[in-house]
Amino acid sequence: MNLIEELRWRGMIQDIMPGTEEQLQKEMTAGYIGFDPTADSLHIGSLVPILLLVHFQKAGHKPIALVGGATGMVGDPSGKSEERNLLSEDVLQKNVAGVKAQLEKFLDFNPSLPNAAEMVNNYDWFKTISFIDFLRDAGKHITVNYMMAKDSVKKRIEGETGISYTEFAYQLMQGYDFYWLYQHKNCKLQMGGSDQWGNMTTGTELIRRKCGGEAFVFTNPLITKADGGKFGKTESGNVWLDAARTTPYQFYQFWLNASDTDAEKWIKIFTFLPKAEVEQLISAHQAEPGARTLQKRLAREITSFVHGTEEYEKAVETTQKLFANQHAPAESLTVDDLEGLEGVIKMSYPAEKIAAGADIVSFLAESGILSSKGEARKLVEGGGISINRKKAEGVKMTIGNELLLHEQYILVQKGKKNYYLVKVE
RNA sequence: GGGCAAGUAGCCAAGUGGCCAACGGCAACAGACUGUAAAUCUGUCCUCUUCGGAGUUCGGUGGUUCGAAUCCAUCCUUGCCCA
Repeated sequence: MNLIEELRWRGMIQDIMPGTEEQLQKEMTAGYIGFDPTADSLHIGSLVPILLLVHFQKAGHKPIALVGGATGMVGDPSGKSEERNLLSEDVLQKNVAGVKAQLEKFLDFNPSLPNAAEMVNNYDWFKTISFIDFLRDAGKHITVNYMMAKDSVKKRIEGETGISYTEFAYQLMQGYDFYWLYQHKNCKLQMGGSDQWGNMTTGTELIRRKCGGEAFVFTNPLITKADGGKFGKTESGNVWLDAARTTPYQFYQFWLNASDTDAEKWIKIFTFLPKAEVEQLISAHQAEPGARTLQKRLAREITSFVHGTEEYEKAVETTQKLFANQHAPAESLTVDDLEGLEGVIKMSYPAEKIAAGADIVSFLAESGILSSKGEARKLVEGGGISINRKKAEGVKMTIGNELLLHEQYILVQKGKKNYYLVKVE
């Protein structure tokens, strides 16, 4: 199976330029994907492009990861209905460094490989180009008419907010990146999300007009959820690849909670499992959906890929303690269990107050689990709070010494899935 | 510079002198059901609260009025048209 066929059955190809497949069959090809340094960590939205590069390298081609140090300073209008705020230069530099460090974990940069991965920062070539040079070098070859026809631009021109000259020029910068890589790295392919199609083709156009070269692009579909919600968001916000922002346990939980329909699509995209195995998993899952075979396998593969098997195992362990035996009394957990629970948010609370008997509303608000007494009251009334795995009876409940586990802990749940361990000291 | 239109809670969006903390939808959070799903139903959803209320909101500022998101003035921002 060639690369394109492989990516096709996985559902990772949206649009593809004619001739791309032939080019990839013909020779080892260098291909790139750009990453936006909008934060100092990548989130799971960037996982698809990362996986594309990994597939690409596995197939014997040379992946180039481009970090947009320069383009990040301008802002991509694609998919945005409004003008973006500019990031300051030092924030951007920090982000570039963070993103770079993460990408290094996933690709093989070993220089002895003929298809070793490479990382570039477009700031390196943009910093020396003068505005005039850029206008003469890049701008002259692309008409405004061409640029205006792009969806990302058209939407903004037709919309209510307009588009600044800065963002309008973005596609030209991205196009220039491709041209630069084509010239200096013999890079003939660009990959990216389907929202990037317009920006990407500006690149091939620039390459064609400036040096008569032929370059190719293909895009992957944007990941969606069956319920129409935004992919990669949870209660606590974005799901990040950085363990300091999203713990491996939370990361694991995110995938484990995928809906059935999503899991079927995602297992193809986010794992490297071969077709036969995926098909077998899907039919096993359909036979007994309650077992959630797919979600478990998906979560296992992707968590190991991003955080390593050790962290994956810890996440599973925590999961089992918290969920496998939901009705097990909290008292059955040992001190080590409690302390070792990975995804649990740890809080502390003064012992005197517990000894004196604190009312549940103040306890929840003052320990920082909830932000105000009003909120605490509402949740308790709505049955959303459990103490030591037992639903809080009501706002009148008092938290006293008799509730302490091992004399110093209280396990609080908000809803089913949010655990807090309060250490009383 | 001139003319026209618009700016309401995280987003979309109704309201055009008192009944407005502001209809409705989305998103979000919690509950029931379940498989730690999905779909569905229920509650919450500006902030705080001793749950009785209290406080701060409708681009900014100033004004008219007993009373303004709603009227007036002015400024800012955005779009469209003209120069």
